[in-house]
Amino acid sequence: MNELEKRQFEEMARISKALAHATRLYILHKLDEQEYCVKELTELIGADISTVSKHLTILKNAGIINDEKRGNCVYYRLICRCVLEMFSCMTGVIETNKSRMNDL
Amino acid sequence: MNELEKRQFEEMARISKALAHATRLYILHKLDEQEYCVKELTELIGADISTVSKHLTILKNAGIINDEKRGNCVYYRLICRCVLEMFSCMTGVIETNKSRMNDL
DNA sequence: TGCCTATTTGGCAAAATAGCCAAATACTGT
DNA sequence: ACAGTATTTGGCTATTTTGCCAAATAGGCA
Repeated sequence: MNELEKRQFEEMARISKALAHATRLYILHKLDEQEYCVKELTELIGADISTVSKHLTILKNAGIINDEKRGNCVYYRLICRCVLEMFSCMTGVIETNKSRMNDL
Repeated sequence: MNELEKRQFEEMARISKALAHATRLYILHKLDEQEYCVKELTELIGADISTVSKHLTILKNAGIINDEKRGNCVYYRLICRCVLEMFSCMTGVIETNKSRMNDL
């Protein structure tokens, strides 16, 4: 792994780390439907609002979502729906596993 | 997030957590070319062999790679190339970020 | 201004992850 | 059986991540 590769894979790891949490995947899933503010997501998730805010900050810093303040609220949105392709990739892995299980 | 959703997103998180490391992404990248044994990957990566072995175990437990013992060595292989679609997804996010940066 | 709601930040403790070393295990060839 | 190579496992410390609470910040409205 040379220096260039190292930088490239670390940059990709920044993205994949941001995705490495069930709550954050769920947030992306919801944001695919429509934008939501922190309060609304908090109710959907059922965790402390500060926890949700921190999850959102992680996704934002990874460049996956962005936010817009309107009045009292901060609304979050997907920047690029390409993240969601990863959902089908993950589902693909899971399904492959299940069918392998059945083969045993 | 109801119970079913919770289980689904936690299962996906199992996969995404396995990908959330530069070294493991690099391993997958190499395994896409050909199979490699632990020793060979260790040399490519430049870490302790026990560290590499543990990374491989994580990927294996996530159902992303499998192994085959031949003689003295254990060879690892991708189970399903669908993981690699995630590379292009991540690259997509990175590129989107870069062009957003340029727009500022 | 003062109060209310929404959000972020700081701080902390618990849990999870990473990476090394040393020891254990497994296979090869003598 | 023994020596040598490859791999995994156990144990340890250091680092990172998580999630809560409390406090700080910001906007809306009376």
